[in-house]
Amino acid sequence: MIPFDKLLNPEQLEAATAPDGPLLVLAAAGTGKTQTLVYRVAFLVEQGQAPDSLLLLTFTNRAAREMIERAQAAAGEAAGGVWSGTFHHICNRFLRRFGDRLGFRHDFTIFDRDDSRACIDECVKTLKLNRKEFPKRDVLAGLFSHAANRAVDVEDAIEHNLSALQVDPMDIVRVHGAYEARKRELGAMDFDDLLVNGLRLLREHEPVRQYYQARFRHVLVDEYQDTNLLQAQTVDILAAQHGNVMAVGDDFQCIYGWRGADFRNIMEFPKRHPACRIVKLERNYRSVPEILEVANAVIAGNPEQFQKTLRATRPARDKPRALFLRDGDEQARAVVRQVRRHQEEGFRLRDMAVLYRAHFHSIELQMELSRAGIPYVITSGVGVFEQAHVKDVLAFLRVCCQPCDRLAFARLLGMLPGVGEKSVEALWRELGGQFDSAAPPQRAALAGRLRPPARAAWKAIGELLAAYHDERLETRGGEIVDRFFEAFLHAHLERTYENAEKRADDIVELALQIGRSPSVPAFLAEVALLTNVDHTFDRQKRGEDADALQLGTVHQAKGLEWPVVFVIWVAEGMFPSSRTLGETGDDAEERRLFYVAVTRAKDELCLCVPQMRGAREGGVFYCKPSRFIKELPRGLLRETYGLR
DNA sequence: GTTGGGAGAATTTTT
DNA sequence: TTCTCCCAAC
Repeated sequence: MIPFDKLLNPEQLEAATAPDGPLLVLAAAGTGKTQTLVYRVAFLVEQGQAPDSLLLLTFTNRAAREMIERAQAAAGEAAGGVWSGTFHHICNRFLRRFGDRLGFRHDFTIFDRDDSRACIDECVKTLKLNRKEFPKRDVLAGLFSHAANRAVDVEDAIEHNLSALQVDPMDIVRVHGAYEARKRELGAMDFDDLLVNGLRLLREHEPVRQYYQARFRHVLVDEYQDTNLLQAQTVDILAAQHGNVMAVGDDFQCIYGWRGADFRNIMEFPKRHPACRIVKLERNYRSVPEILEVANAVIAGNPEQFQKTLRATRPARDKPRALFLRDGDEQARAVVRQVRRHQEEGFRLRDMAVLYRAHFHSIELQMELSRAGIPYVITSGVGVFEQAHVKDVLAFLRVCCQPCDRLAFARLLGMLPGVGEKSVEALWRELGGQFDSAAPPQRAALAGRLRPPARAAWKAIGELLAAYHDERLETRGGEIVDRFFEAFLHAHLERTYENAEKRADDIVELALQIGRSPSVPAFLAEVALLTNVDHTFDRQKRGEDADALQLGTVHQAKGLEWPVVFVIWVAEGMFPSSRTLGETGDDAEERRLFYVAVTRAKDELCLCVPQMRGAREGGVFYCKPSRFIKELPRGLLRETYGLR
């Protein structure tokens, strides 16, 4: 028997051991939300629930893995059988199994951002709309995604977003139609399609719905405040039969509104589930009282939320600092100095993090850290699996096992000398709209159609494709990647990039990663859904990273904590970001984001406020301290000016 | 048709 | 500073 009452405080205990029925846990930052979910899982398993009748939906793969591991530690290995992952992951699993009901192959490809963008470009071109003033692919992609995640028509999304634009909305609707058709044709889904189709599958196919409804006796959702309409509906359908749905979240921390997250989902949960029991967790175990005072004051600026106050449990320490600095360079030097000071006090580099609103805010700091010789890891905007050279390898693997994957085919062939877009198109057509690398005649046909220079370069790749099938390398992904690298990619990288060695290291890493997956197709199905946050976390966990300072956006820091946290560019226009304010004029979400940043800190918090920002062409312009600092009552921060 | 150079623009947050 | 697009040469 697990001694729940010894491990949990009364509120946590109430949530973890609650009887069946809907349950809403309002868990403020640092109040043991994860702990509560972990022990809820442990409790259910101990009560005799079959682990695979539990579904745990989380926001990152990292969170899912962490909770399952901890549940295993508490309730035994069996807890590993719980279904867990992100909404995208779980929908992916549903669709791999039952997607044929919607007309998809079981080996459909998942478009990542680049794939979507390329595909949209293609559609715009085909429709001959590629005029200068026509919206760019990113704008279009954003629009389509906006519509999908809110379950509205593209027309409505256009009206909502681009009413000022001088474009015929019907043209955009036509691009959208073409994009949808193209994905169909290629047997592909983009990120949003996973959610849309996952929900459609449950809605429109009763046997599938009944199967999953019967199967999942309990549905648990982490970070519920960041669910969008599709996700909330998916949860409600899955839990409809047994009625056991547990939503855990904090409306103060809803920071994905721009992606369709709607904190009304959490606000109205009690209305949708009238019998629901509500538990509030307010005792904060993470931060010192001085930091919590700042956090409470920050969020007080947002009305209309569930009232929660963070209550401190830790003893007093120093007040958080506000450093007022001249510009980004001085800020970078100040952070370096502070980092060194904390090191002298005994903090390790990995105990410290620098958070910012947007990736480009970190440029000066990165340069200064390099100069100072302080190692750092940055969770960058471009995912590890989105970099060009990594995608080259993935394209090769996709050609190995996905005969209909035209995009991968195009990418792989495009690496050959003298082969570009047009040649690829012609080849694909001549091969009959597919390329089955398992079939020797197809391989021969392809080689035969290449021009001599390309054919020479293809030889090595063709042999590897044969080897993949003949030697059954699908379960030895690491080996096939190494061989592809040796036989072709290494030379290609040398030819194409300045920093070929660095990129080569990434390929070694990739080979290792694939080696941990049961098979190449399994890896490919998951890889588009892995994020760089997951990746950084994995590396740290395996101890592959040396002690290093952590850099990342506030969004990426969600759910994490560090003894020492720096927030940089706490200035109007940067944080809050002028872009967001320009669109809606509403700063509530930015304030919640700032709240998330502040509540990541356990012992020390340092807010950096530069007063000047370099503009283009060498000019400067002044920026005021962020409203989030100005709103605070006086006396909560230790203010210092300049480098000290 | 392909490729590379050069000029120009731009720079939110993510599955 | 880094990506992106367009044009001219092979």
